[in-house]
Amino acid sequence: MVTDSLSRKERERLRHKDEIVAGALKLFSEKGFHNVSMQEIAAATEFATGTLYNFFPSKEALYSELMLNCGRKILALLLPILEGTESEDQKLRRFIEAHRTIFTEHMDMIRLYLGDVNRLSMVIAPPLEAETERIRVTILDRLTAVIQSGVEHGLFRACNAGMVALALSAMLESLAFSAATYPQSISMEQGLPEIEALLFDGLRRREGTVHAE
Amino acid sequence: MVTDSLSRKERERLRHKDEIVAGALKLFSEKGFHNVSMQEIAAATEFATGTLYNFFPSKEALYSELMLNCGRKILALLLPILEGTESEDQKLRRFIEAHRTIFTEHMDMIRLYLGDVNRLSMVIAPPLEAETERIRVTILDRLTAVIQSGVEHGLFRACNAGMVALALSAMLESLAFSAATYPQSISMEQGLPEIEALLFDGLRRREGTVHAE
Amino acid sequence: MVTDSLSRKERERLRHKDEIVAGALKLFSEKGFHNVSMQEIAAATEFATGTLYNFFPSKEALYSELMLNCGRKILALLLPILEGTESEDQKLRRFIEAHRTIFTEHMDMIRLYLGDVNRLSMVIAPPLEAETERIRVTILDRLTAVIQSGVEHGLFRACNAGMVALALSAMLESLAFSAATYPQSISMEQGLPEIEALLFDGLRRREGTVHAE
Amino acid sequence: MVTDSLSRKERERLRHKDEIVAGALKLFSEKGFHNVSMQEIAAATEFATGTLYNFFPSKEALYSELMLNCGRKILALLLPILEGTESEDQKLRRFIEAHRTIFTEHMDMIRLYLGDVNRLSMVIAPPLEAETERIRVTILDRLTAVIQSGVEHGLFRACNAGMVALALSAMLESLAFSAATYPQSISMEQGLPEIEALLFDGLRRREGTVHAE
DNA sequence: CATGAATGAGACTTCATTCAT
DNA sequence: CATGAATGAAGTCTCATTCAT
Repeated sequence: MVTDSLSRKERERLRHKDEIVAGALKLFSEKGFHNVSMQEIAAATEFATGTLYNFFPSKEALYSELMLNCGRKILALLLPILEGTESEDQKLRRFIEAHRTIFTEHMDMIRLYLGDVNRLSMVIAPPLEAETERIRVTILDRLTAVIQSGVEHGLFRACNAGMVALALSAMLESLAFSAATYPQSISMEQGLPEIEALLFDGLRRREGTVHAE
Repeated sequence: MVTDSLSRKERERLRHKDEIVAGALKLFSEKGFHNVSMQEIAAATEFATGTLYNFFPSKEALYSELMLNCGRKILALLLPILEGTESEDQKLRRFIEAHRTIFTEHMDMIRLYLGDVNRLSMVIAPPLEAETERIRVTILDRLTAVIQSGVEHGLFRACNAGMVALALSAMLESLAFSAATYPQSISMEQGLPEIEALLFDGLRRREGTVHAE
Repeated sequence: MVTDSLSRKERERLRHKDEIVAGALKLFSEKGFHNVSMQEIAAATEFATGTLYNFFPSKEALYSELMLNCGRKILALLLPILEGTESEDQKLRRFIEAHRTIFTEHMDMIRLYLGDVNRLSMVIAPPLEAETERIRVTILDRLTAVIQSGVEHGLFRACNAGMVALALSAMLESLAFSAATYPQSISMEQGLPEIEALLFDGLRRREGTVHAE
Repeated sequence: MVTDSLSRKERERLRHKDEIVAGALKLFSEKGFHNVSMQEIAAATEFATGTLYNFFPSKEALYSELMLNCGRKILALLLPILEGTESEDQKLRRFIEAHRTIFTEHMDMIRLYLGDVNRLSMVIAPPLEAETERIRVTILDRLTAVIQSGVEHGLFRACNAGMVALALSAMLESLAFSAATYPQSISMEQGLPEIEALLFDGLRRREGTVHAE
């Protein structure tokens, strides 16, 4: 009984926090950090301004937690793929493929995560930002390791694995962001196969291949 | 004489405007649009606040003109490469190579152009933004045309040229941005050859290769 | 039984109120009225915010009651001394001496009472404040009466008794406040004898002494 | 000409700053730091809110500068008196007398300086506060030195000079504050002679005087 | 009575913009 | 055109107070 009663309040509080997070995510992803005011978020979530501060100590903390959430979800989706026991090319294929799901189910997250990454770090205090950055680095490192491993196993040609990982990430992120921003002219459906093709043909071992300069 | 006198004033005016533009570019590229105040720009350029408004009707207009300048310079650098009479693969090679120069000589421009592109369009009224966007689209379209043409001439395998163009842009921009942000761990020198390899091997005609679409 | 039960509840209620008063006294005396929030008091006393309002209708009421408590305790200590049947100089000696006890046992009270006296009256509505002020006036009046009486009995020289009372109060309060604030450089031990000396030598009847008045 | 022109702007700016200082002094001395808002000061001085911040970086800085001004003026008035070559008793007499002038001419200053001293130090950042405190200490030290010197020259009885100085300050400040707060019942005219009498009779050398503890 | 989440008025502060000189 | 003080709307955040449980 007591447990139930306590739990109800707890649950309600969590629900409210989720509502705030959801509303803030939507607004931030649409308009960017500086173009959304706390009052706007309060209005959108139908809470009072002060209520937001019962959940988050500052606007930046709210934003940071949002970013961190997004990063963690993405990490939870992508990392297992890169860490399994499959062959390296299979991992990369599934890694690319996973972006379709991410995109379909978390468009706001993508717009937030990809849109402001690299931009607000300068502004927002590093406490949580650091962890968001670490997530990006983690994925990139894992990706690099997979590619490097593929090279060593003779699946891929010799290459600078870090640069290829960066390139792959860039293609995927850019595609996702473009598809989220211009949904009518750009779609994941069209883009993912091309990225896959570029990657795998670009990494294929070839005898006598010459890359000028 | 009179002409000279007027001309001197004109020149002086232009020089002042250039100084403002240069100072603003530096600040905006370092800190982002919302974290730079007109007072800050005025102080950095050693003009009075009001003077800025003799050259630009608003902060957004100043920012937009900056973006437009950057875009135009980049356009002036890249478009000729894509429009010459060389072979398509040669064009792409020189297109990629051109990014080394752009990066070396215009790091501020890159940080400004790549950092806020896609992000502030939502905020700033479209008047000049539209043109900046048009520049991006122009390059992407030209790039697409070159690739498509390469496909038709049998230089490249069949592909969705638009997606490949987007992927190439993404890789180049991401590399430039990363190199500008983390100059100690990422360099254009390492990245450009890999991008080139991915692109050309990825576009190489191969028998038996199966890509969906 | 019923009486017992009610009584227990009553006692509990009083105990709770005392806990709140004690916590608030500590905080207010340390940080001042405006720098302590009701949330802070609630946290310090381990009650909920709303509970405070079951005992006090407002923050100001809580503060006022605190002040009143302090005033009443001080009054209960000082007034009997001034109202006995001893000689006037003996009364004053014991009055001065009493401050040692007050200081030793009620440092928080002193900091609260002396620190904000004269300062917050302007802010807080007069209802209870008036009574606090009346306490000060009561003591000052009694003190004045004792001194005046001493003059009339030939113990002290002719003087403006009210002014002397004010001066004595000022010396004692200032000493207490200084000793509370800078305990390492100022102590009651050093100060009280000097105050006593100033007072009694200053009030001694002397022939040939000329004081305007 | 140029000098004149520049000077006019400078003078105007100084005049504006003085107006703000004057308005703020009045309000702060009447209502205390926390009960005056910047908007209130702006309204009282007929400036816009933001204008205040062109002169003072924060409310606390404004308040601190006010306190510092008051302290410096008081210091400039009192220190010379204590540092001359006159006899010690003459110095003390003139020191006491000087408070009449201070009171008459700077009532707001007194209310501000004496009212919040010891109270806001806890709140306001020490930068300028430290200097205000130093002013108080300087006066007290000088006063102590004069009394001590008087003792050594045989003008005063042996005593704890620091405690006597504190007592004298307390009497004077309390009188000034009371006279400022209750001008109808307490006046400097009545009080100063009594303070003087207490001090000088209290410091008079007496053979065989015994101060009971 | 106890709880503590919610409230929202109000405080401090910033900064794009104007305008008299 | 240059100046820069003045403006005031708008933003972030605090906190006394309420009320449903």
